Amino acid sequence: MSAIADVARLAGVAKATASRALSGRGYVSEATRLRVVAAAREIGYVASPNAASLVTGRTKNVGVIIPFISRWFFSEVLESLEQALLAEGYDMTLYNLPAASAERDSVFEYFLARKRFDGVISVGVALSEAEVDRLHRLGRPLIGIGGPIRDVHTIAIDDVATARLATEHLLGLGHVDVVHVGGDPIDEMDFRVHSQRLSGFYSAMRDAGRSTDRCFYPCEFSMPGGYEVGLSVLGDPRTRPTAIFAASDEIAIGVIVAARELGIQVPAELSVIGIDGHPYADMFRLTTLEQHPRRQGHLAVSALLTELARPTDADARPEEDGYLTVLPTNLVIRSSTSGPHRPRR
Amino acid sequence: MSAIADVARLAGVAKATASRALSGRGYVSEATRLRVVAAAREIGYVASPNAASLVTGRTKNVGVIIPFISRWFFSEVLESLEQALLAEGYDMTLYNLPAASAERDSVFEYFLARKRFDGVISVGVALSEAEVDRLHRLGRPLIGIGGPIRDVHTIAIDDVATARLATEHLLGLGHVDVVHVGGDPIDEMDFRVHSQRLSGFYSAMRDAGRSTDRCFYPCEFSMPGGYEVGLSVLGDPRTRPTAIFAASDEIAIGVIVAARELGIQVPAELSVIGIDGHPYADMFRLTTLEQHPRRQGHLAVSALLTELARPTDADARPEEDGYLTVLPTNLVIRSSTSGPHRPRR
DNA sequence: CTTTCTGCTGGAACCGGTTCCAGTATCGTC
DNA sequence: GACGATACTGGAACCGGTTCCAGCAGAAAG
Repeated sequence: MSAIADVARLAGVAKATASRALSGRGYVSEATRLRVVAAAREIGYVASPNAASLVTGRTKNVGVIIPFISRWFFSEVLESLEQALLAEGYDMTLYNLPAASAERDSVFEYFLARKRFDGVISVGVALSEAEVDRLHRLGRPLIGIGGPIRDVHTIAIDDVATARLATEHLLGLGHVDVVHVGGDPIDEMDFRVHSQRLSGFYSAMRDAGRSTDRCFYPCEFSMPGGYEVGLSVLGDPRTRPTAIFAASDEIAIGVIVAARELGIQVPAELSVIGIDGHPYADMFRLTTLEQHPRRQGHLAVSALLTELARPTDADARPEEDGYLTVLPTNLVIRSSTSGPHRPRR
Repeated sequence: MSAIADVARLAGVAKATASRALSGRGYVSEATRLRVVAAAREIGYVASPNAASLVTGRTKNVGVIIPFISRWFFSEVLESLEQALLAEGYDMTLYNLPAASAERDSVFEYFLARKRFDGVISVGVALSEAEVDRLHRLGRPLIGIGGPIRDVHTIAIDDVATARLATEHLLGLGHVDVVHVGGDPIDEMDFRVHSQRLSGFYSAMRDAGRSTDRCFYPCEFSMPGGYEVGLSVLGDPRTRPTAIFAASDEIAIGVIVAARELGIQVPAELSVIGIDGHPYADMFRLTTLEQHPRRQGHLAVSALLTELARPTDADARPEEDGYLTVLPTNLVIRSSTSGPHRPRR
């Protein structure tokens, strides 16, 4: 284990000088700098980050808390976060936050309390008031992705508006019996995603003068979830809707698979639209509103770096503005949507 | 920032005593222990892990290197690793290792060299000889998942045997024209997964006396990949096989979707089998060989903990045995496979 | 020729814990 | 009553860096 003292000895300088030479802070003559660097290379010296962060207080590490890893949106965000942080010399500690449980508490009380990071990025976690307080008390910059957190700069899409857009696309094609299949607001998995997409749907329907009775079917937020509900919603030809707005592409694809199994032509007999921009969308020719998780990840990292560069906490934040960065979604029309072909009563 | 010195002062003891009381190592009377704990709680003391690991050398952190995050197998493993580590009081630093590139080198030279972890788990990474050396030189325990690494305890399934089993299932049903759709061994993504599953297939075919000409179709290792190849392999009725062994469930599902679009009945006209135990398998009624990524993750963690508990590195390892833990896969028969119903020439 | 500034270097303190070692009190044993 | 073992406590060294401060050149300014 070579320490900086060894490097200093080999280079014939003091520890202080060696430290300055290697970190690049403070005065060091070019000649000695080269000597120190050479010595360091010779013995394969790598600075101990523990010792450094003990005195500087910065760890070059970012904590990420996230409720799921294996779902598309989350794994995409995670990958982009990791890339962006790596490029900036930060490594990433991952905290997979389960629903309310002893493990969840331990993340807050034990792991996060250790403060082994310079900042935290919270991805789509539904935080309780107490949890938000705890995060703030850590005294570290905090950035959110996927839904607003009190007093935290958050990167997100506008779920209400996006759901509204999706619904309006179907209504604009002339559909009357439009149905929404999505996550149940009761067991809100992360943010207000379920309820917000639902409310965007409802408001678009109301604005178009449509009834909102019996047109929401909750399902598990996955492809099998959409499939299952799809089978039951589409099973009865008499009550079958002509268009379905699914809260996610995976749900939408589940619905399409169900429709195909039931012999229902998409889009001739049924239009389906989703939200996400999932890589499978193309293969199922799914019309969707693309959000861009990787872009959200990159933005979150640069927002965090900005906060980290801010000289002191006491420094007034720039006018509370820019606190919610809303990213646009874009409509990609494929052939899962068209006007209703069946005559309606 | 409350330090242990503050706790000691408040409890009226020395730093040393406070440390012993809180860590539970060494003699402390019950009375003072309680006093110290109370004092610590009062001022909300949390030990600085940096300071602790500076002197003890252990970080209570485990590094995980992984080539993908968003693919099913990897995200499942990751989730299980995180859970298991958390339960043991370890947090997890994630290094998403891209294919050979400057970023990849930086992970080894910069991030891993910092040694901010007690051990490393490598998940399905194809490591070069030089990289394996570098990992060993870190002087930290190393566990592999998904493929053998030189001198490293690895948890894996037997890809050759599993592929053989899948193929034999199809052959056993009486299929003659059996085809394998899988990853291209040329751009091996992680371990020898592609080539091993291919060779298991070939050997089963040869053992059954079947020709192995023109019966392997490489594709991207994903559902769209399987779909695309499925369309082309199944497109021509004259050359269409009666059974397909797909290297993964996602590929298999892609093939099934392609078959359905082409109006080919599964399993009446085409049997399909996959490998994985993907959550979508049920909904597509896919026969598959289940591997259990979560179990692999848990085993890797306990193997790592065992290594960490080993007193010294100099200590002889237990006879090199148990160095490869091979996990069984189990056949789950659903209705994507059956005997060939079409008369054969 | 002094004074001041700038560039550079080394000694020492410090970050916040852990652990070694010495010292004391209590207890059981011969 | 002497002795050793056992339970407990505090002082001090230490882990491996960073940073403050003082000191000392040599150059520029007065």
